[in-house]
Amino acid sequence: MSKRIEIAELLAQPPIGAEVLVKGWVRAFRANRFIALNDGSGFDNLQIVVDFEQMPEATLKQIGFHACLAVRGTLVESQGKGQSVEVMAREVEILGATNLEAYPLQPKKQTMEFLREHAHFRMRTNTFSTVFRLRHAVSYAIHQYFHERGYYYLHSPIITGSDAEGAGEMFHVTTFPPNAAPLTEAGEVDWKQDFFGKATNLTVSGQLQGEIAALAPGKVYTFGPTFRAENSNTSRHLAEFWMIEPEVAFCDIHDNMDLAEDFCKYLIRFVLEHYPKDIAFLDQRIKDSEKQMKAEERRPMGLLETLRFVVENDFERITYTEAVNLLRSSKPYKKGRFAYPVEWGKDLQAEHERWLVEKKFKRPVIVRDYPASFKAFYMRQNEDGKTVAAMDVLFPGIGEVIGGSQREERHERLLQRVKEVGIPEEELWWYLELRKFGGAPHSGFGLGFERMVQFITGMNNIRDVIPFPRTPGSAEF
RNA sequence: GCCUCAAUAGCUCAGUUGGUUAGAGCGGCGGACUGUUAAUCCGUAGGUCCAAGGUUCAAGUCCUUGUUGAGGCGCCA
Repeated sequence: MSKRIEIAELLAQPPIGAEVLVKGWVRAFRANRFIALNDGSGFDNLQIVVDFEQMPEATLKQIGFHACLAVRGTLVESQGKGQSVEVMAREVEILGATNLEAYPLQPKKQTMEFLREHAHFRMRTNTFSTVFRLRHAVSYAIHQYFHERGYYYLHSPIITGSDAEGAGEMFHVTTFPPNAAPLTEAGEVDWKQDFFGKATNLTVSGQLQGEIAALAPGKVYTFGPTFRAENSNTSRHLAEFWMIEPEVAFCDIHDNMDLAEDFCKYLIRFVLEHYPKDIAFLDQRIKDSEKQMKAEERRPMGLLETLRFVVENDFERITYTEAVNLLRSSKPYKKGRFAYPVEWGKDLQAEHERWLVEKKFKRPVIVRDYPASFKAFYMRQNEDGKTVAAMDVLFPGIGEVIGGSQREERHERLLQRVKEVGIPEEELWWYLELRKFGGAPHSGFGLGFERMVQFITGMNNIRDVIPFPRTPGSAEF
């Protein structure tokens, strides 16, 4: 009886009557007698019952909120409601006491903003331990989904030499001292003398390298960190986030949409099947927080209901042109309620996407065939000469979760677009060569990992679904 | 980058048209009670009212600038 048993294992098959050793942190200490202990192994706490009359006074005093304990005792059926078993403690050892006068966390509801400023403690709360358990679950499900379907996990580089990816502002990577970079005769920074012999950045996307692999292993996906130096201040953007980017040969835009929809549903179904307690907890948490809100401010559906709905119903699929026509005949358009114009050739704004998803179709929507003018150079030109085979998956509440396209596999067409956009050809020499030597039609997309976790957990702010958020002006922890 | 709002006890907040000594709940601490589930009851300590400057007889309250945070927009995933 000297080996510790994890609480999740103990609760799964309770060894009634046995002597057990458990270790964990105090989530609550009630009536000087009942400890709710959690060791991180699962959602449920284990109730420890101490006989305070037998317990040394000094030990009893130290059983405070979030103190770390080792408990030896007998597992018995619980006399009280709310839990089936409990441990009658024979011996409690304080592994790590907490000075409650100085400890910032309290056993009560605290704001997300406050907890964000104490990110080294926030995983100890029910909400964050649940969110991070689900974050793990979704990661695992992503690898499982692709592995089961014969995809290979491609490790695309974090440091890239190309700044032609076009996905946004980049963070520079250099070993030059900030104020002492060597200069060329023309007075510009001489990147040839830098570590890599050229200017380098943190990646904004693994897509271009993904395309290399799509033309050999054939079906690949990346899943790694991505960096954007955009000054984006919203609840849906991070400067450092994780992205999943499948890239598939012999796959057109329709196959790509099928993959995106099936993939999203798989991830949600996985969580619903394997983590029902966590989802139920978050569902209840949202309902509680909305109790004092006006009816129109509440979510139209609860979290659990929303997730089930997405899994059970087809995503709506429309073209950009159809979307524009629908928007122009919508009530808010006719009443002049949109702040931005709806015109063929202009990008859809968040308010337009929201109307399509939340008002018109009330489900995820995939919009495809956007005008080439505001889409990336690598997207495949459609036969109409105006649009490209791009697609965005829009989710209620958070908007764009996926952006993808069929890639332009025709060398001449791609080269023409590269020139139009003004990217130096030499930067993309290898990318262009893929089209000259054994090219193939192929497609792919990028899924924002944190946005998917945000959707699945119902968390309002993306900073609360990543352990250590990096946003403009903020890189603590 | 733009717009709006906010900042008062450890936390969440109240603080009237500018007016005497700054308020509550929770948490902490002390005590009581003991099968609790946000335990309960009694007592108690705890404040540079974000910062700097200004207006005024008088500023938590009004003005300016800054800082930090939140929400919205843009960029995107």
